[in-house]
Amino acid sequence: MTRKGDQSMTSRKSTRAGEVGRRIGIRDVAQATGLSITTVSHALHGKGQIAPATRERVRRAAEELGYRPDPVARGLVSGRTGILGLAVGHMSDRPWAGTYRPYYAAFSAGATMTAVERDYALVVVPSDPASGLWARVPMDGLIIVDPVREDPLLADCARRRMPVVTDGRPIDPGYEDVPTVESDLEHGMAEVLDHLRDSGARRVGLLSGPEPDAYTQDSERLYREWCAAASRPALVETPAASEDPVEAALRLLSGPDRPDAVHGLNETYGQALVIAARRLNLRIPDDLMVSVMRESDQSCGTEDWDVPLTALSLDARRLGAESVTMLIDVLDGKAPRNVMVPCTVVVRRSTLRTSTSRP
Amino acid sequence: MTRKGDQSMTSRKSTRAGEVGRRIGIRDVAQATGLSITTVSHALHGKGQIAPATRERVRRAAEELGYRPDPVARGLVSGRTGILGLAVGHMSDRPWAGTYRPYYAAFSAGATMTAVERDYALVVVPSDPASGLWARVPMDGLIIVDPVREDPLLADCARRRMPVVTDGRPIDPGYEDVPTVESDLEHGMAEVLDHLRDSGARRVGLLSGPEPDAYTQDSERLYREWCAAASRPALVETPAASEDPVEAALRLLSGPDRPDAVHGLNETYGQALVIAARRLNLRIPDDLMVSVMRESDQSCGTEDWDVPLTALSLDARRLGAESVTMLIDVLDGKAPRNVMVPCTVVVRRSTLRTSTSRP
DNA sequence: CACATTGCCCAAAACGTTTTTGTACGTCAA
DNA sequence: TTGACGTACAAAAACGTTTTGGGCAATGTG
Repeated sequence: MTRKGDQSMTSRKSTRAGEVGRRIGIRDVAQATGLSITTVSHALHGKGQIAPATRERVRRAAEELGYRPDPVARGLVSGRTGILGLAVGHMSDRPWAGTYRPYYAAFSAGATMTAVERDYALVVVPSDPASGLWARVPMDGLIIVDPVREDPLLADCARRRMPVVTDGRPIDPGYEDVPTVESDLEHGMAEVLDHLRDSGARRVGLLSGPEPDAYTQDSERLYREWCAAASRPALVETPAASEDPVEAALRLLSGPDRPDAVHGLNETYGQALVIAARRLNLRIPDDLMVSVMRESDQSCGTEDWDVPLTALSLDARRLGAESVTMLIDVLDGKAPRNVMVPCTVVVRRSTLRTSTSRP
Repeated sequence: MTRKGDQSMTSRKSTRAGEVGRRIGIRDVAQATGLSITTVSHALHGKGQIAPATRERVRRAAEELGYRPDPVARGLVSGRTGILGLAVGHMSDRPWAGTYRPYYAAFSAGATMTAVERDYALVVVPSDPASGLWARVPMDGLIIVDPVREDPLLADCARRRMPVVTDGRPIDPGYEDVPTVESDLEHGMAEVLDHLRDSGARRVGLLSGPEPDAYTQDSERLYREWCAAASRPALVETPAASEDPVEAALRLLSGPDRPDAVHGLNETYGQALVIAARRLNLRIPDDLMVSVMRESDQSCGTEDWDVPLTALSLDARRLGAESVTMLIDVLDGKAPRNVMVPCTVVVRRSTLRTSTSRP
């Protein structure tokens, strides 16, 4: 009774030791070595004062039995799971178009790599609040990609004091303290607009988007500021939420003072501009220069178009990596500063006029 | 003492209720409603017999306090975490080339989508056993992509009775019972080889790979069987592990009885074949037809080559989806049958001779 | 010999739930 | 009046760890 490892739990459990298929736990190691589970735990993790011989004996027994501490139980006591969440939108669309958006693919790839390097695991959950998945999966913190207006996840995280960082600035007030990773649109937009101007564009337009996210807001604001600084008119057109963007492109290009260069806020809009230009018999780039924002340098299919488009290319991979680094910093108690990730302009044929021809 | 909710834990804890920043738990809801945690749990989950009024009172209090049951604690008692693991290789390579392999990207995208639809979360971990990450993150089951010879993960999973499915057949004996998702190479290889023959190829060669995985083994075996059935010679060349595949391609194409069509087991080998052909002044497709296995229909960059290559295209997205479905079936106690996912031949210029010219 | 120190180990608490097993009370039938 | 039964809740066990606070010898110290 006093000698062998008869900790209460151990002896109590021994009655059901005969069960088959049970996962082997720390109790089994304790029982095998005749020690207490306390000693086993300490021996395996290098804590406490354990005789070296005992430590080795425990090690061997654990190895032989194939024991691994249950991450769930360990997580319960430590309060840490080692899991980072990544909430992305557009995952409930059945055609899956969203998932394969190159931006998400590249972002999550970069995030996963960085998480693994820092010994965290990354789990992707839909930001759709209807799927309560994000609340059901244990995680230490959450990365929210492109928070929307009155984002339910953001609000929920704040309530539960769940550490959170966002990719793209939250647009609602009250979240100014949420650490954020952003693309450096300020320089990127200036660079691409300057490029259009330097390539000979007189009237630069913008095909904006209906989404109320920070990216759209900032892009449009920076465009208007650039126009104002250059004393040029701001020519902005925005497709309605469900409208074919080609219609908006046609509106933009049909006026008497039509732009001779347009920047589209995403690749779809770029395609819409190309289609609209063809319908209006505008040659690219001679009659109309087109540039687009590209979600990732990994974008597929772009080369398939008839005209390779000059692009302001976001570094989604690095944005993902920086988000993870930032979230881990938050978990470690550091209060990180916001991070700007540069985006680069890749010049292609759609803004390279063969001669300095003018329409 | 008898009336209000003075369950032992509740009263014991009340001393530390003053702490700030604590996550609010079921105890707080119990305290707020004056009920026991048992009743709260039952009320929130629709179990037991609770008066409708009480149930509603609990619901309201929980909502007001923003209570969500801790997934970790819940997982400890239920034994389920709702997390599926996906082990992929090549994640420790610092240049990250592996991660961006289209196969993994498409596979994990498909797997994530299906997991989410089935209310599971999916976490990607490196299959590198040095990183013990996969053992530290709680998961209900694991998908192992392309198990290698004497795969440590596979062995570990078997020891710990962790439910596991593989993408690609395990090559070691003893794992015949592991449920597996595979590409239907049997039909795919036949289709692409038949296509080469029907396009006029007399001598079809194979640029194989040094990897000892099931895909390479099966492809080579099927190729040899096809050759035998067609009474043609088998022309196989394999680059050494660290050799430039162009060298192997040159060997294959330099002999006196060189093949006039070659199938490469991955896109890199296809590129090597194109380079080798150019060096040897062989025109594609007139002097040499080239086809390749493509990891995914989402492959980037292929269009950039000078010659669009005919491809045997794997449906990585669907492979990922089927793997998840299969793993969930295992978790639900079903013993699923192995699944074959068809792969499709996409004919491009590299096997389309302009005329029926012969070298 | 009395007392502190050290080395080695163990029992129990704690983590936050769910599940099992009670218990008090009221109602109804015999 | 009594036993059976139903209702509405509570106590405690259980999940598998880690952490806390010792306990018990053996050894050293005065």
